[in-house]
Amino acid sequence: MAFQGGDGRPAPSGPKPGGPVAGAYAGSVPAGRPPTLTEVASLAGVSLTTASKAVNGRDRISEATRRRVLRVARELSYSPNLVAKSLVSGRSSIIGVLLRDPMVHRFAMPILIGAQSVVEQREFSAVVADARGVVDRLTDLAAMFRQRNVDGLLVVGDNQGKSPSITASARIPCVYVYGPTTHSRDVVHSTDDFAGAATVAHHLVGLGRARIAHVTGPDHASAVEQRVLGLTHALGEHGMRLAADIAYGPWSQRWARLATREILTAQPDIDAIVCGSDQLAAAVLETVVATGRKVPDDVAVTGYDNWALFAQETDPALTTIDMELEHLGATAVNDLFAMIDGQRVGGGTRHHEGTLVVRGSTGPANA
Amino acid sequence: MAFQGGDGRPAPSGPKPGGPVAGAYAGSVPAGRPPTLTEVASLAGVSLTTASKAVNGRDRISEATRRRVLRVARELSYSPNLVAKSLVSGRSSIIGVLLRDPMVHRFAMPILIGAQSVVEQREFSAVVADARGVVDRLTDLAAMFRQRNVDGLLVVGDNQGKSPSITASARIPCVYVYGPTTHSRDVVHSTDDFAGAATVAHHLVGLGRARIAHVTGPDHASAVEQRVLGLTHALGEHGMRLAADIAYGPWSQRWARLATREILTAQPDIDAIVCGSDQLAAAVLETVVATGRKVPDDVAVTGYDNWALFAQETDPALTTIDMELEHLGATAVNDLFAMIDGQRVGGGTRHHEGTLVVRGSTGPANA
DNA sequence: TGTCACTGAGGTAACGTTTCCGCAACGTCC
DNA sequence: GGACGTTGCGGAAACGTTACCTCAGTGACA
Repeated sequence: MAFQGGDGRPAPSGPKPGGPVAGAYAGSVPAGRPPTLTEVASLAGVSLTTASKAVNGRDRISEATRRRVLRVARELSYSPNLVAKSLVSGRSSIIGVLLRDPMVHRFAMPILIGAQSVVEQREFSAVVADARGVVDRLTDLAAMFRQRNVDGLLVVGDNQGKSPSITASARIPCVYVYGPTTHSRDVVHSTDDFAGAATVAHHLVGLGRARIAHVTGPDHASAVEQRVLGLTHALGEHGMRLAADIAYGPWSQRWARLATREILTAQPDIDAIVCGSDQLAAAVLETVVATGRKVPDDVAVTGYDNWALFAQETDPALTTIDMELEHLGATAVNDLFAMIDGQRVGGGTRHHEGTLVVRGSTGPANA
Repeated sequence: MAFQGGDGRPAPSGPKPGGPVAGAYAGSVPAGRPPTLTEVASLAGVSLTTASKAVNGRDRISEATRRRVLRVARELSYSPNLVAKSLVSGRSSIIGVLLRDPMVHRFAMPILIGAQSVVEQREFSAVVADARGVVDRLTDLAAMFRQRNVDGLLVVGDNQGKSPSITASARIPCVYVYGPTTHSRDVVHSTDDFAGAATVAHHLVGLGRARIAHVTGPDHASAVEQRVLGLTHALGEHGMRLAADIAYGPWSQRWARLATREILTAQPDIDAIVCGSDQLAAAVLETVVATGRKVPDDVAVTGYDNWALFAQETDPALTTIDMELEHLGATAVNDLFAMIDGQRVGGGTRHHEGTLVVRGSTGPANA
């Protein structure tokens, strides 16, 4: 009958309620177009309304009826048309993910993965777009997301500069992750770089290191700044200070090698080098070894990020801070969902402490 | 009037066509809910149908009317509700992107970025999800995408193993990128690893290198295999062969250092080492230099991937193959759009040759 | 002048879902 | 035994859009 045909529709005058009409649809295997709730209802011998209640777990429906409908739905392998659902509910079950800058691959991906796992749990989907570092595009993309009726926006920063706040222009919940924004009342989830660097400092001091140098990234990056503050503050607590001027530079191993040689030449008795990233640390460690020193006996080296590509490939492997970016992404999205659910979420920045991962590049100081 | 209220709706008995009724809606600044096409139509004094034609560039409408409607639309800053649009058209203007494995961050991201740029150009959006390496999840996610009514699927592989083909189960256009699938008639876009490795070989032979070794990844990875074949084939064309057994191993610098030392010990006169990736090459180069040899004078070193993080950080920088992954992603999505547009796209694998990037790690052989 | 093709425009159904409301049946309480 | 609340269910509207069809007006051509 027509029902089976490619785009045929069941006749508008459906069978009257009163009993299953399975016979009429017998053998309606999943053909072409996916089944609709209307078909499920008609096959189960109930009204569309009742079928809707059944699959959505609403009340005002008897348990027997619900089971019957669900059984039919399963037989037809019915799955709701989320598009239609979203049209009527005003909710799309989609969140938008805005990457400020794709250049930060390495950090965006774990955040995305963490976010994704929560999104999936909630049976949402994520549409992602990146602004390619162009600030104006952020607003354009926000408009695009509005057209798509997304329920919330996750803006992924780069932990270096401030992301422009789009909370006001987007009329939907916005959560920012991995980096500050231009608006202090935004909901922001960030890594606690201050605490992380402090942890490293305490670790080294606890191992008896006394002459510590610091090699890190560009001094205008907020992550760099926070780590420097955390490091010096923690040393201060022990009545210590850095043994050499801080070496600021690009995130470049090539540069880090030069910087390390300079430091070791000027201050040959350095016994620990704290690095602003694992990438730098890998180059630093390599250079320290190349100058004939032993790691960690003569000089301890620490990284930051726990980026396996570097942290686990040096010899010895790097002691470093794991920022737990997946967890960061997941937590941020949880907040976003709380807002979507209508809960009140306090604005401001929430700092996530990472964990210290101790590996071979640090150890007791050479007595 | 009611129109201004939060969720108030214009009275069903709209003004009769015949003239603009701007006065009635004066001052209807973008309040709360975004404007609908119905409002635009009523404000422009035309029917909903006509307004739809105007904004969609359909014919059967006079130029004057179209302009009038468009002006009103702009004033109201109307933008179409894509959700409703997709419901009736059956097209969602969304494509699904399926990442087989998030562990390949580094390669997935550029592909995503390239794909994204095309997607955006077409005013589509991309919903991304990753299977976390679990094959079964690919099918689950495909089902999820179907619920979302996506118009096509881009499956991003890892260039190592075969991705399971979901073309048959998904009833929508599917394009696979970066790695083969289990079904030979799938539309696949892949890098031409054979040609890339051959290019490297010709380059080295042209520079006078005669005793070439190869350090690469795990031998079961398809990329590794293809590169080995390309390399040996090209050498064969010059009547040459590899000067040492191929060193297969994990994608690990730590391992590459050991492998390099072994090779140089067994065959001290090696004058070039071709590496299966920049990551390996960085470690190889470091080790070659550590054994007192000069790069490139004594030993030339080549990488693969043009991964700036490694290729530009060694000293000298690496000669390598750029796989142009962004372009690969863009091309694949273009194919996908062609299929979505109903064009017939031939199945099978299309190989994309990369380009040789010559840097300091290769040069004329030491005379 | 009658016919025909074409243009511009509007009316209406359709998409698949949820929600609001009404209705009948049934049970409970006074 | 009547008033009333609850339960189970269906009808109909609503969401915003596009596709299809109809209709009036216009100009060309026989």
